[in-house]
Amino acid sequence: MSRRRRIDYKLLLLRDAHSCIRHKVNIIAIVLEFGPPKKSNGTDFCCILRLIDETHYKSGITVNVFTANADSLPCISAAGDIIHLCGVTLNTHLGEVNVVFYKNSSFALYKGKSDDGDFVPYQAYSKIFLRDEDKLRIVSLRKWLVDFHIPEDSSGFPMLKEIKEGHSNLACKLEPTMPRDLVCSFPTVGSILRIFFELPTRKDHLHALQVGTWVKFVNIRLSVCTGLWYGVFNSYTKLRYTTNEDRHIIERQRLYEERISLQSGRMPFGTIPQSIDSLSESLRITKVHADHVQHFTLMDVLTHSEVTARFNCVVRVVAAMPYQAEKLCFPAGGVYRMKLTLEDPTARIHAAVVGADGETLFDGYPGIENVRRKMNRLLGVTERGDGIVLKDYPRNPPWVSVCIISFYSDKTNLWRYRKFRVCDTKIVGDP
DNA sequence: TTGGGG
Repeated sequence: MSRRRRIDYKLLLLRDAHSCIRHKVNIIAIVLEFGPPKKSNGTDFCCILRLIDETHYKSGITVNVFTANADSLPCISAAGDIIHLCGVTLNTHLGEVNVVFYKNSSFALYKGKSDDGDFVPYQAYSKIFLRDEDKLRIVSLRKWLVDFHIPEDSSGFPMLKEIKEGHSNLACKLEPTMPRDLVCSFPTVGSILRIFFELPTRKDHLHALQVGTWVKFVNIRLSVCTGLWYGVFNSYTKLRYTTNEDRHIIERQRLYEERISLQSGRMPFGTIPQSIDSLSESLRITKVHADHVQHFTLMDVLTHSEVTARFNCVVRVVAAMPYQAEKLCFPAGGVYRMKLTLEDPTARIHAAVVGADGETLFDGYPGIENVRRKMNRLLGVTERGDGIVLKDYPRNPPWVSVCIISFYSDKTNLWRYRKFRVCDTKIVGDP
């Protein structure tokens, strides 16, 4: 029996899959994409992979892996790794061939980038014997992966500044979340998209996401929440193999380097090339006391090495609290007191406008009607000629220059109590 | 069984 099995053993090239429908086969191939583990609608857990080899690399072939518990599912450490599948079944679905891994199948995972002689799997399910021909196959796939650039469909990977709501693919660099030391390792120029994980994610399933390296997400959900863009990594999202030599990545890296080398590189893209400095006076909404100094992005502000500092930024004022002129003009205590929500493509912050800074912003106390018009300009509220606000007209906050000062409100923890205020900024030139 | 370029 064992002798017979050895004779029967054959590795299937992916191009021949269509001729073996309903057969059990053995495959060694490269993991082009992999999704997160999830509960199936039956009794098992499931994980979906897409495989390629040198005979079938344009779209590849889907594998549905089912195991009784989540820990047994393949936990791919990087797209581009190699999977050895034994006793998997070929099926068709809507005219496409796919592979099903049932519980009596077995798999082993090998690093895609490794020495020729490295045949130690980093994960295996069920006993799997590695024959000489399997080793040769692994070596040749590793070589192919290095020498060959997988032709990438150029469509469907928008830049962050082009994204629309819904499902999309993204090619972007990955950055970590929150604590200050990590926030400081973010890039501070360009469009920054926060990505959240909708599923309970196991840490070891995210090994493939490495800080500072390029990553391709397939089918990530993009949505706007309270005016900010988010990516949502969900059960349909996959990570796709990519390299620094991929032409999408080369192009994006080039654009990024070009951008940071520009004088205006830290200005939001929407304001370039007609930068705030060159806007004609009539279009300018604010004037900052010390113009013509270096511009900072809001991420620069957040990641600045000192708690207290002063920054000139180009932002949109997306909200104000309060925003009604009558509340601003008769505030408790007789001084201005307002909180603004400022946004640029890199981040969003809240900044206060209090007392004398408010007097600078509104040019003293010019009366309810003037304050109302100034606020409408700042917030991008559309008015009719007679000053009546067009209610159903979408608000579109313009890009404005502001001066932001950072400070702390409590000495016990400077960074935790770091706050921002807008100062030396004046709303100018009524329309 | 389940899921499958959603």
